[in-house]
Amino acid sequence: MNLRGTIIDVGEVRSVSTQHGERDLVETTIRPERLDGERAPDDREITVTLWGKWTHTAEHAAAGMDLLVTNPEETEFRGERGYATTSDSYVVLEPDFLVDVTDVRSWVQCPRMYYLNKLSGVPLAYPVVKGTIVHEVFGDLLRGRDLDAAVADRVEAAGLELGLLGREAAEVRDEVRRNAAAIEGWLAQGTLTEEDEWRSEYTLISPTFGIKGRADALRRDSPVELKTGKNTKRDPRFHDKIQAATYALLLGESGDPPNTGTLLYTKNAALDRSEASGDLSPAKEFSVGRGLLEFVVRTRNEIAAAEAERRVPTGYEADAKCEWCFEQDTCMVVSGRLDQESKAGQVGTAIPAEEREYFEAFYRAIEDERRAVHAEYRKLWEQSATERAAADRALIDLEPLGRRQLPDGDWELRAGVPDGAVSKLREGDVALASAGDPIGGDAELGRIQALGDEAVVTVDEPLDLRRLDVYPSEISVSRQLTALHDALLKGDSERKDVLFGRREPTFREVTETFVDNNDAQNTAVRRAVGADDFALVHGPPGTGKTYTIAHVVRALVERGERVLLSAFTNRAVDNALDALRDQGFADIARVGTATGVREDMRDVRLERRGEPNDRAAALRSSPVVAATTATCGSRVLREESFDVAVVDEASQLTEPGTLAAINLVDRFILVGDHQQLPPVVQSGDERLATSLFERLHDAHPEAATMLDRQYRMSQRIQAFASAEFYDGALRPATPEVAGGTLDDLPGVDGERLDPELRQGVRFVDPDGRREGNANPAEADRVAAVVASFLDAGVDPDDVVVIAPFRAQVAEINRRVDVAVDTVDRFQGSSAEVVVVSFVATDDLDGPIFEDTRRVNVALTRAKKALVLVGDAAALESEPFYARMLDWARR
DNA sequence: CCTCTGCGAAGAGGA
Repeated sequence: MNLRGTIIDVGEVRSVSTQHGERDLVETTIRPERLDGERAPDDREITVTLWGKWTHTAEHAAAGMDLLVTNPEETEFRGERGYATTSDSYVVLEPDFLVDVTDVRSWVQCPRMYYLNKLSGVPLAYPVVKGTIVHEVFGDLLRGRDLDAAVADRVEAAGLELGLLGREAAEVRDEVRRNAAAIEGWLAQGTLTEEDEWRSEYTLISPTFGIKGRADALRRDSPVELKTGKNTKRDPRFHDKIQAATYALLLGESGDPPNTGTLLYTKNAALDRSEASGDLSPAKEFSVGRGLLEFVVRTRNEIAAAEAERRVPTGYEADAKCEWCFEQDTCMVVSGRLDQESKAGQVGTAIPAEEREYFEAFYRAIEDERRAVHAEYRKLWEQSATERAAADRALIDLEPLGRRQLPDGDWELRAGVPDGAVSKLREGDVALASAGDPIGGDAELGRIQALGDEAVVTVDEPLDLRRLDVYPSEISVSRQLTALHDALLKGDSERKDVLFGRREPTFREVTETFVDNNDAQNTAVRRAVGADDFALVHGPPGTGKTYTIAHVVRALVERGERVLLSAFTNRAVDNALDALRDQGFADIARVGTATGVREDMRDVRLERRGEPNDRAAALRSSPVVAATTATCGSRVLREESFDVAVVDEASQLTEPGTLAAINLVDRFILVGDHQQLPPVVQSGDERLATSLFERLHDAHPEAATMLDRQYRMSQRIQAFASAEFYDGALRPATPEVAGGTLDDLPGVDGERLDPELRQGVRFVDPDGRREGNANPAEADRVAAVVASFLDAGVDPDDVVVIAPFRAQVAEINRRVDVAVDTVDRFQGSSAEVVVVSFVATDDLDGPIFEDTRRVNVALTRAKKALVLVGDAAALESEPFYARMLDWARR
């Protein structure tokens, strides 16, 4: 049994005499979540006594933090019931904060190193890349692959990085082989090779201890950690031991933890006798006792407490010696730039106060987003009991259909998907595959290769595939943080002057004509080409943003500039490339994962696998490199530089997200529309939810060009959006666009269409009832409206239904055979006929209706016909929606 | 009360 609650008060450490002698204790008061298996009343407070070394955790605890005690004992003191730790107890602070195993390791080395790693990331460096390759080969050997084949394959797969680092494949293969030979030799020792005793790359997530990580391998259920460096001491390094011990702790979450751990220092075997004295055996086994595990938990608690209080470590917390530390320079620079106290000292001058304020506000906001990701992890275990609730972020009740081992040693699992199962999971996603329990049971991380009636997943180790869960990732959060670091601490001051409003952006005059039939587009290209600092292109729906982007990129390349083409989503990056190719330009390197890049762009995708020099040249010689902003923050692209960045969907990007791209360039062009949907921010932070595009647009309207001619909507359809969102400035580009009707579509007979639906814009009130986030009666009416369009000869591919909630999307999907999606997912697309279902009845309470930009997106998807289906009374209750009804009923 | 795209899956090392 575990006791868990929110801390109300933490007492002082005191020493008392017990039958075991003098012992320390701290009394804490908590508000328990549950007592005797029941939910505890909100005003119930109890005392929890933390004994012995757990007073260390108490010293880091503060009111407001969550506290968890495993196996407590019940106590009674003056009639008051309380709890205390026992010799079987662990005390966990802020268990919802998921600490990485490697974070425990670096914190033990020096808490400041933990902070620096998070802030500035691990750079592209040869020892790191080589280390990764050796680990992959280790996994291959455990899965029975031939050494030489594995080495050749893994080195080839890392071609791009090795090339960027100026390494030759043969040299790397030799070095990796020497390291791997040590592993092979060790594996070959007698009984150790029995297959069942080994597992490679094991993902562990602990709800109890608030720790997650991935063990290199398990041998007889005991963790084995591989290190590519050398260590000729008899004992493993302390922080390496801590890393392995943390895996041991996680393995003991259910049942007994293993009592040994092993560290494999592969470079030892590669060393010459003359190079080193001491213990050259690569494998070092050590015992994992209760005391070590408690130390791990106490350390983890220090991290969680520091994160909860947002304390910045100084380095004084550790007794590590700064003069031996590899991060000493970074440490001093960060301290100097941010005016932080640190044991290593400061160098350089501090950034201005306003920049520090900016840094701190965004640092905090990004860390809040990290907590939102942690909340996603929590759903893995909190919802596994209530399987219905898990339905949308997991596929359950899969029917295992078989497995086979692939040539590279991975396993391919197949399972039948139950009829009608819906989830967020999509092909190409990384997901947690399990036999039913994603936590604690048989579970493996894998990639979804195919998802239809059958799910196909590739994983490291085989299992019966019965369930697939969304696997949350902190990568995008981490990359925003490093982008923030790079922009403020490393970015040049001229750039920061314009970002912080200390200087106006300047432009060179360009008189060349780039687009001869659209003045705004032509001006936008001229301003983009002539920008010394940045330019903004404001592109309302249907105004030819992508086309304009292609012109901008071409014009820049013709001037000899190297261009980084980026956007928030893969889809927008590929659309821009499509337009660029349409204009006859194809010298492109598209950087991104194979599953992220659209099929027809794969031919220009930069393959990382290959001969190192060749791969590096492929990236560096490309005049145009295209990638999502998230990928711009990756280790490889962070090392590259360009003249200009052109960033699409910039209004959907957080500021740090935009920084990831513009950090790599001298000048930048942001393209977007702040009247459409803003960045998705789970924590709801205002500053994070405002894009850099919008902030710069407000601060420097003169740097923006609005594309004012739209090629999509009929006059009737665009009128409301133009008046409400674009000051009436948005107009149809041609008379044909303005007067577009369904009769223009081939095969459509206007006569057969319900006269009411010929209006271009219609409002229909089905008098439905909202039930949760769906409205079945409204869904019926939507289906009827869709049917009349189809009866009139409209191609089903030309009809789209949009609803605010996924629940209503599912409801409508059951009734029609046309595309149905949420507003948010349909941004960026359009269709001849659009039917919008508003769902709400009675009133419009709820965040989804508050942001009218969502309505702008919904209404501006339609080209020739738009039907609004909703409850008149509810819609009339808000002035904005009332104006919308007036327009629709006209 | 909601919307939801990214991400080499994490972690890889220097002495």
